[in-house]
Amino acid sequence: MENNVQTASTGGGFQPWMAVNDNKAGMEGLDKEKINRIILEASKGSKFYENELKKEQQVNQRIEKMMQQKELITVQQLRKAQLLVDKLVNDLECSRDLGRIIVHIDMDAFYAAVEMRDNLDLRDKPMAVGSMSMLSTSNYHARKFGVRAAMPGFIAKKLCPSLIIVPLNFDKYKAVSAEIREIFAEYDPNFSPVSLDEAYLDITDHLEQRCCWPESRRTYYLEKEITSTEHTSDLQLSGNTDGTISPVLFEDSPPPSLNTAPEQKHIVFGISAEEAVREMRFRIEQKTSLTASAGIAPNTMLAKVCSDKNKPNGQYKIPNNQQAVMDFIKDLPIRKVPGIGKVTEKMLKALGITTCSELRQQGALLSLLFSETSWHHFLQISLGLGSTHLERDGERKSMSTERTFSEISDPEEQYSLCRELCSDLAKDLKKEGLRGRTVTLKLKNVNFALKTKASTLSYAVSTEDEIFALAKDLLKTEIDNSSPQPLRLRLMGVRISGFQSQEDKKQQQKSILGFLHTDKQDIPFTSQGHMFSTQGTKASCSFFNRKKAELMLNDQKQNPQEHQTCNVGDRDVHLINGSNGLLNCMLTCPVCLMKQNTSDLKTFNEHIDKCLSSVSEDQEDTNDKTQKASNLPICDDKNEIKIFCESDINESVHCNSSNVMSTSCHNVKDKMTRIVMGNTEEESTAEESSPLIHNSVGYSRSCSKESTTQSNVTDLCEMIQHKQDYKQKSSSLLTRMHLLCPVCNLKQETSDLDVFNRHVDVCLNEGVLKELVKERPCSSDAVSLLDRKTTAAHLDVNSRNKSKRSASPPLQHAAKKPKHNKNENTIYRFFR
DNA sequence: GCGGATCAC
DNA sequence: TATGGTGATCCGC
Repeated sequence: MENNVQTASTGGGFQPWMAVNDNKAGMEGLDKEKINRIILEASKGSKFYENELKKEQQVNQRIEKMMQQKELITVQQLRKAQLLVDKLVNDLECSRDLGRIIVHIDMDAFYAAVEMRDNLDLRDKPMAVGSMSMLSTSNYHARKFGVRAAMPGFIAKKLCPSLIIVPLNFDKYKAVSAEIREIFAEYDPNFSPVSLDEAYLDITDHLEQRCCWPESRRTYYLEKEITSTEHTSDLQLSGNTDGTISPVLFEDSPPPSLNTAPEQKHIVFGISAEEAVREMRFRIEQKTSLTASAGIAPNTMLAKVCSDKNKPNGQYKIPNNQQAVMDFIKDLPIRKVPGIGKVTEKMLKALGITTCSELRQQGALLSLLFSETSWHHFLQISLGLGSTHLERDGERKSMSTERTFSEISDPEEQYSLCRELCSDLAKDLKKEGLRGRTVTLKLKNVNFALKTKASTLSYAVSTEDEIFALAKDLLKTEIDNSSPQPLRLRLMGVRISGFQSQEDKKQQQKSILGFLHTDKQDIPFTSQGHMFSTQGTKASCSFFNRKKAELMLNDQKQNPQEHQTCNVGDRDVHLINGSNGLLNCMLTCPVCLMKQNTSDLKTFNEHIDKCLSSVSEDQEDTNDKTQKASNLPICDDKNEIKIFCESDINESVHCNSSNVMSTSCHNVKDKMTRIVMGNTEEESTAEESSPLIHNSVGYSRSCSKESTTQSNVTDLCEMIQHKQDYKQKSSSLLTRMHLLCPVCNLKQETSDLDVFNRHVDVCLNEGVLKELVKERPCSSDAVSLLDRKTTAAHLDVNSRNKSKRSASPPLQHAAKKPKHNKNENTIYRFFR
C-alpha cells in the first residue's frame, strides 16, 4: 500500500482502488499481492470495474487540484492559519470532557457468527453470509483468504473456492439483536443502537451505582444461564464439552471471556468500567453463545476505535485522562477513525498525513485546503475528541427505497417499476406517519453511473400517487434527455425527504388548536359556533384541504365510476351553499357513531354537543378505568368540540345511503375504545378486526363510505389529541399507551397519535383496495415487474438498517422485505 | 434547493 | 451470470 496518488492514476498492474484493505479485523498478514491479483482478474473489463476506474480518476483529479492549491499557499497565509488553529486547539482543549465513560460494543462477525452457532458444520470452514452477488460478512477463516464484507460472492469464491455462502436470515439476527439489547439496557437504558450488532452505551451512571452494589449483584452463574438458553443447550448437546461456554468461532480468538476454571460455577465481576464491560460481554455470550468486542473511552469516537483494537472477543480501555488519550491517538492511522473513509484517507495521504498526530501537525495547512467543518473535524480527531453525549432517537430526515435489477430499457417498464417503488415507499411512509416535500429519483445505468433528480413541492406528500406524480416527471425528463437512446437502467430508487420536523408539527397543532379555540367572532362559525364554513385560518385551511385532496384522490382511485357520477367538488358546492346538498342525506354522529335522522346541520351539531357532554360527564363521574374506555372525546362542556368542518361533513354526507357505515362504525368504535385506553388486547385476533375490512355488505361498491369511516376515526383521534394537548395531558396519558391498529391489528411503535392516526388511515384505505381487487377480475399472474426482473441474489444482499428512530429500531430491512408482495403490486398496477 | 460524493453499516 | 440498500451529511453551485 505504499503507492502514492501518481502511480495509482497511471493504472499499472496493481490497482489499490479495488484492492483489499486490511482495516478490518482478521485481515492482517494476508498475502495481499495474491489476493489483489485475483480480485483484479475477476473484475477487469467489467462495467463495474470501468466505473471504479473512472471514480478513481475523479478522486485523483480532486487531489491534483488540492495539490495545486497547496502550491499557492504562502508562508504568511500559513502563519496566519496556524494562529487560528492554535486558538481552536486551545478552545477545544478547554472544552474537553473526560467525565463520561462511553462504551462501544460490537458483535464479532455478527451474521456469520450466528450462522456458525446454528450450524455446526460451518464451524471450522470458511464461510460468508450473503449471495453470489454480494456478501454481508465473513467469518475469520474466510477473512484469511481475503474474503470480506461488501465483496461479491463470485469473487470471494475465486479467492476461496471452498467458501460456503449462507443466505441472510434477518429474522434470526433481529432476534439475537433484541437479546443483546436487553442486556445493553441494563447498563444504560438510553443506549444508542447503531445497527443490529452494534451500540454505544454511556455507563457512567451505571458505574456510580455499581460501586455500591454487593458482590452478589455482580455474580453470575454459569449453569443457570446455559440451561435457560436454547442456543447454548443445543451446543452443549452437540459436544461442546471443552469447558468453554460458547463455541470457539474463530481459531485465532483469545480464550473465552471466562477465565475461571471450568469446574467453577459462578463468576464475580468487579466494579470498574472494564469489569462491568467484561460482565456485559460475558452475559451476551451466555445468552447468545456469541462473542462481542468492546471499547471503553471518554467519547464515542475513541470508544469505537477501541472496540476494534482487540477484536474478536476482546476489549480495550482508554483511561479518562488527557495524556492517555493523546498517547492512544498519537500513532493511530486516520483510516481507523470513523468518518474518514477511502477518499479522505487518500487525500490526506497525498499531503503526507496518515496518522492522527500528523493531522495535528498539519492543522494549518488543512485549514487552508479543506472546508471549515472538515478541518475542525480533523482537529478534533487529532486531539482525540468526540461526542460525549449519546444521541437519543433523532428525527428521521429521509426515507427511500431502491432496487437493483437486470437491465431495464423499456420506458413502459421503467415507469411501471417507478410506480412500484413509489408504492413501497408510500407504505413505509404510512407506517411512520410521515409526509415529505422533496422526492428524489435515483438512477444507475448499466455502466454503474449514478444520477439523482429531485423535485420539491410547497406541501408535503405521502401517498403512492402523489409521490409517483413527481417521480414519473423526473423519470420522464431523464428518458427524454436520453432519447433517442434508451435509458439502460440497472437500479432505480425513490427517496422522500423534507419531512415536517417535530417543531413544525407542534406549530401546526398550535394553529389547529388556535383554530378550534379562537374567539368565535374571529371565525365565521355558524350561530352555534360550529365550523360549517369553509373558511378559517390559513393553517387550518391547508390542513383540511389537504385532507380533502387525499380523500378525493382515494375516491378517484378506489371507485372511478362512482366518482364520475358523484363528484366531490360538486358536493363541496352543495355543502358550502347551504342545506340543498344535504336534503337527502343522513348524518352520522362521530361520537356515538349513530346515524342521525336529520339533514339539518344545526340539529346535528346539537346532537353532537349532547353526545360529547354526556360522555364527559361519564368520564368525570366514574372511577372505573374500564368505563373510561368509552370516553372517546376528552372534553368538557365548556370546551365543546367543534371540529366538524367542511371535510367531515362531506364524508358524513356519503354515508347515509347504506348501512355499511353503521356496521363499520361500530367496529371502529370498538377499536377506538381500545386505542384510547391503550388496551392492547393481545388476544385480539385478525378475525376479530377483520369485519372492519371484510364484513360490510357492498363494501367494495361504497369506497367513499370507507373514507367516511376513515375520516371519522382520524378526526376523532385528532380531536382527542388536540384536546389532550390543550389540557396538557398528552405526555402523562399518551406516552404510556400501547397503540393497536384496529385494522391491521398490529401494535404500533409510537405513542404519537398523529403518527398512529395516519397509520390507521392508510390501513383503512388498504382494506378497501384489497376488497375492491377481490371483486374485480384481475389477472392473477400479473407479477410485479421487480419480482420478475430482480434476481434473488439481488434481493438478499446485505442491508443493515440504520434507522435513527429507536421506536422502530433498525429492523426495517426485514420489515421492508415483504414489500415484494405480488398481490399488492398488482393491486396498484390495476389502478394505473 | 439540487446533484454529486463520501461514509457507515 | 454476477458488484447492495438505507440513511446521513457535505460541498459547490
